[in-house]
Amino acid sequence: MQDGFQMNMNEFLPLRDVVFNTLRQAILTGELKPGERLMEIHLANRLGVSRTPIREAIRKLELEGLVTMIPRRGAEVAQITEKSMNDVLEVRRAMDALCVELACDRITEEEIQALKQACDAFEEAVKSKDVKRIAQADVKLHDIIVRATGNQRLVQLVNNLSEQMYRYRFEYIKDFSQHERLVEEHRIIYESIVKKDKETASQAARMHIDNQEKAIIHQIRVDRENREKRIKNL
Amino acid sequence: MQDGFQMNMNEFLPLRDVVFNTLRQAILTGELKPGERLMEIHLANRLGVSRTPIREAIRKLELEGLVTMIPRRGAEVAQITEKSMNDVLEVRRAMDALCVELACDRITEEEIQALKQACDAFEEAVKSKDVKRIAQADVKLHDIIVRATGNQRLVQLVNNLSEQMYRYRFEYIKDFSQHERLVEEHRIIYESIVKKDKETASQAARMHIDNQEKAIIHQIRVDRENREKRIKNL
DNA sequence: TTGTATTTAATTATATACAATTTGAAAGAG
DNA sequence: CTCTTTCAAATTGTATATAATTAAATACAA
Repeated sequence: MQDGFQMNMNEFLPLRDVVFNTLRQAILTGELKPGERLMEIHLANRLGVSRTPIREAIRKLELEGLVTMIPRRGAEVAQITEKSMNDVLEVRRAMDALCVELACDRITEEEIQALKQACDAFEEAVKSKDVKRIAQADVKLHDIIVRATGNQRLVQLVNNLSEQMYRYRFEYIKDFSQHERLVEEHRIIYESIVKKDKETASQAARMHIDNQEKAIIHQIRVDRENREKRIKNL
Repeated sequence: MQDGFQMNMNEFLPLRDVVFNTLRQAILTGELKPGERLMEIHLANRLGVSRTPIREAIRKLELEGLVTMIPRRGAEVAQITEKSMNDVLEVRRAMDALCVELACDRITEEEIQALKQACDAFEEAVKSKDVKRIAQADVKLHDIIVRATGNQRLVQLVNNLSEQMYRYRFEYIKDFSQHERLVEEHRIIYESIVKKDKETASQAARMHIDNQEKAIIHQIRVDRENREKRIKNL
């Protein structure tokens, strides 16, 4: 944690937004762990700004669901429980189904091309067995579909839900046995969008989430057991 | 606007939350109109607090989608365009369908009783022709269904989406010709949830939004035309 | 030893002060 | 008369100072 997250000062943004992005990233990558306290002075010193932009960033993280506020005690990184992740996934399943259905109606020729490229790129990434690259290719592919809906609000909501999953996604993608399945699912989704076959597309999208759900919930249980063991050994 | 919104200081809450609730309410009731600037000093003077809690409240309203930030210019009440409302309704339709489906699976006996009461209360409210009372009864009824899903995240998201519609909902409920239809739709939803008939329930929920959509979009067009006329006359 | 006050330190909540930027109006040039 | 430039006022962005609250440590009594 010594030389952990730092601010990307290059950006031409208000400090609160830079801080917001920095903290968000640190939470998603697990650099700031669930339950860890976010103390204003420490963060301010560490990032080299005053407390004001820190506080404003925390207010936004709060509504984003990444931190929990305890009155007069400050913010801490939100815990992920099996229940809360189930809630997220349940909503995400419905939204992803909606996304591909809308995409069937509205996707443009250019977006179809981009989607094809993204599918190919994902397949390449899987072959390379580079986990980080796979994750990035996956995000890109989904992003194209979500944006093809032309629905700004939906884009924002799906991004927020994905965020909650990213904290566990790495574990999921590390499971190489699932990679072929992922490639296959992506191909089905791509093809049914091209054919405007909403029914198949939305079924595939739901299945895609179902599979991730199993892996993520499994990982949450493993994490909890490890935590409990650690406490017992003290 | 002279003696408009005021703070409810009785609450035992941080000032930022009191300010947040106050501003939110003022936006939803239309007291603060779309496009109106939210200037920190003015609000601070008006509500009798310093700029800090005002700023923090605005950060939350921003993520909630009720205000738009313009860099170095501050916040203004978010405009509602036909497009943005369509986006909201598209998502809301899918979420409401999800809500009733989950409710079919998970609703408890007590919640079914409460739902029945809420349906009856709504019918009574319609008979009274008291618009405010009708709106409240409607909110209560939907709230029971949404909470019956047992999904916290879904509750939060649906509430946020409803919020966007409240700004236009009054116009909708003022249209007395639609009241019988509303009562009928509520009854269908109630009965299909009791029967655990997901298909019918989700169809009815979608239909319910479709009908509101027509009225709300119509109202948005009327508002825009009025605005354009007013500008022309200057 | 344990439980309870009391004090102290740490931290958040709020207010204020200062800096940077933008906007609009007035002044001046073409 | 119109366009540009400059300047002042208003407003946001950031930093710091003060107040209020909480958590922890210590002292003291049962």
